[in-house]
Amino acid sequence: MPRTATTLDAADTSLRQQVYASLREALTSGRFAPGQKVTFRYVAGVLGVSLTPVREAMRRLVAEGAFEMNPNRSVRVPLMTRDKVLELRDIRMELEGLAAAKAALAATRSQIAGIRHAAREIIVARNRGDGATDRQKVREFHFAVYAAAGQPTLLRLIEGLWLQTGPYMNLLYPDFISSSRGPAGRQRLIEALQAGDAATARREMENDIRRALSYVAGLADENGNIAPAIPVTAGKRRRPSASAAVFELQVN
Amino acid sequence: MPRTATTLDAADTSLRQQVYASLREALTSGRFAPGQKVTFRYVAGVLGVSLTPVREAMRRLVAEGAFEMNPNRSVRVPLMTRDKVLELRDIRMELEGLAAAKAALAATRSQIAGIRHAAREIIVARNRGDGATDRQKVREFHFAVYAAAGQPTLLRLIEGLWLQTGPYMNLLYPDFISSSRGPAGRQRLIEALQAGDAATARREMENDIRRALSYVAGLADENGNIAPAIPVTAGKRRRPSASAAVFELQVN
DNA sequence: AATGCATTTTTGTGATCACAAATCCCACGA
DNA sequence: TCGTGGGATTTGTGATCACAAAAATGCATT
Repeated sequence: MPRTATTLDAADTSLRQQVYASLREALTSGRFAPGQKVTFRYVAGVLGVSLTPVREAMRRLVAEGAFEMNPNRSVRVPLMTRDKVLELRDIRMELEGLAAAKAALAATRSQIAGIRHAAREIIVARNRGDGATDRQKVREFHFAVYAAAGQPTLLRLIEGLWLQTGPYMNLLYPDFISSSRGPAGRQRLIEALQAGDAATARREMENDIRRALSYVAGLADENGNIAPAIPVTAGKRRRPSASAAVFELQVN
Repeated sequence: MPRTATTLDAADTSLRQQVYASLREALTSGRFAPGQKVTFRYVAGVLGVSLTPVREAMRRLVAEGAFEMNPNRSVRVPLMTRDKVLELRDIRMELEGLAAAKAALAATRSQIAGIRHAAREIIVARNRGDGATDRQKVREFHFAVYAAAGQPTLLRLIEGLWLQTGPYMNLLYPDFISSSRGPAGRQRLIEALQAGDAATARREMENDIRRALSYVAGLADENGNIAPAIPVTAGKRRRPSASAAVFELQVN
């Protein structure tokens, strides 16, 4: 089942939570153009709710770094730069490396089975050339490892970091992926988890993140800016449908 | 000057920001009892504002882990446990160690001078037996190092972690402090920063955090719970004064 | 005195309104 | 052609209201 949220938000049915989830989904799947201004009233209109839950959801995303706020109090999708990618790379290597190490010490047999299953699904999607499923499964694989670490605060921090890098992971496809030694690394990671070898698990995780984000950093132009991966759903007009509303990709 | 906020919130004069700052200050100085229920209307009453800015400030603090929310939608101050302290210890060692390493590569001469100054002020406060100033200066010392790393996202993450451990750092006084080798460690850290020795800077920072938080974890009772350091300001009734309002310490 | 139940009060949620600051837009002049 | 100024519009902010869920309270019964 394709759950995107991983924290224990459990049964929060509040509108605010739904708005938060919608915006999060729209951000990670790249339905907002970086630099795009996103107004409260626009989001409220698209989702068919009032300003109140939108404000709270968007403020939270600002606090998490998924949106940023100009001094002149307007909310924008952050632009990605080489420096920011490199900063996120180093932070993620630390935290996700730590999570992998903890997972090696704490993972149960069934958790390891789940991780192994996700790894196989990556291969399947990749052999089919299905990039979207591939990315989804990569996410599931990683978070299966992090969940096995059993550290809730750590998990929440990592989710926040994925929210910031998410829109740019499309850039890994297809060039980086095809030349990648990802499957072998994941295999070594799984074996380390099973053997309880924390140091190896950490090293494999760090290597995976280093290679991917270093590649993305290399895509920066001469000003250090990184263009986002443009999704396919531009143009089409949609009317505000309550829950599963979709955002336009408008470049201003 | 005793600034507590460290991020570039610059000139955000919004009520929401003021409420956020007030609550943050109240939390870090331990004016709320862990487990205490904190209602929106109570905070709004104490600070003399409407619910709107209070809601947004408190939701942000919930997202940051400084408050937690029951499934029955009521906001409480989180209880600290041994497991949580140990998790925070390991995360902080990674991130603050990384920041120290980056600072060793990036700090300017004037930044190092500022760090050295803060270290001296710790000694002064400690010799006077002034615990409150001591803690404040320790905070300034650490964040002077982290600021020198020049990594804004990393800085923001570290601030969030300090917000969670903050109320419990009082527990280090006076026993841990007197038996501590802190000053010598800080001296070695400063020398590593000056020499551009990232590995040593990281190691010293990691050791500092490991020792402090391991000590706090050792204070847990048989159930794994850790009692907060109770501040001195209990009891007295106060009326809502607009900006510098103080919160009661009410234990329910 | 303890317990079960109904009523009252408290409390979070979402919508709406008023207002000021920021932004936009277009005519006007150099 | 390119600013430039000022009025109209947009947009974030904070207050207030209505409502439903949750918690507290009171009361009767055993």
